[in-house]
Amino acid sequence: MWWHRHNLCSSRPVERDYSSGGLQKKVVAVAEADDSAESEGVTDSQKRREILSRRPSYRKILNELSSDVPGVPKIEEEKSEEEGVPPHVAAMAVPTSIYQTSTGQYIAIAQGGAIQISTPGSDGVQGLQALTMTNSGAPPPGATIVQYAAQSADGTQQFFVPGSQVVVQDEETELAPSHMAAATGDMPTYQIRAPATALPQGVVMAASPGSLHSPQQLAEEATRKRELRLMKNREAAKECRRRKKEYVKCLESRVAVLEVQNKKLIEELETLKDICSPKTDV
DNA sequence: ACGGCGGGGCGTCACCAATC
DNA sequence: GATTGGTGACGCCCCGCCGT
Repeated sequence: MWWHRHNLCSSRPVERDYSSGGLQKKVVAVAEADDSAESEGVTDSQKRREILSRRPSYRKILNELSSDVPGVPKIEEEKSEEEGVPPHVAAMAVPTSIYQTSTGQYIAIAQGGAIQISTPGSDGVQGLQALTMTNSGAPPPGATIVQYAAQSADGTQQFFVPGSQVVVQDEETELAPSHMAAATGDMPTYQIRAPATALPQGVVMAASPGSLHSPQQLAEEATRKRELRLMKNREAAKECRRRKKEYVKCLESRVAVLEVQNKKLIEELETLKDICSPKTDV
């Protein structure tokens, strides 16, 4: 549950130890800043920049390895779907908005007001529920996008949708309302409620691009952009780690193969030596 | 049972290269 | 020039293992 972790990890500014040797990039930056005072540092910084020059991504390296070694699966170059959106969500309808809950589930708001809730990792339609908002109307002008949800005081998780309504994830013991798809097993259930008097903390209502006037709206837009960037970077980091693990596994398997090959070649060499230089009796 | 330690995973920041 | 995606590095938390 990343809400919990999120609050714990990022509630305060990150303290950086710039004297640490681990921050090579920052050391370079400092060195470059000092270059104006020290002419000798120019070449040093250039050298260090060359050393620290960007390496190819894991995807490229792994694909190169895969082309050499048959049987090693390649990583697909392009995702066919919108980033971060499970394929089975996009395939079900043409949603106008897709949101992700704090539990990693996806909520897609379709044109007609239908809401689809899906669980990533579940196989296809099984994890997807479709429901229709009974009193969904046109979104209020100037507030068409909702960024993410927050945890309310009663422990439920809320998700704001166009039309000034709230999708609330029930607690496990709570029963699903009649207008929603039946929850099966331990599948979480959701309710559509009228929002509380005020938006809970952490919820950002974004305005339409043309309607940004006041500094408050600009600040809200900046906050929304920041949250979006963090969310994307979160997913990118996950994907990057997954690729890194796959890359390491690929290298390990390649090492194993090469070790076997090396052993065979050594044995072959010994055999050829015996053949070509028979022992002479003295 | 308890505390220390190491590994793994996560979110975030900073930076860079590619793309728009 | 701005935006976007990939990735190294950092700090944090969680969990299992081990010694006491």
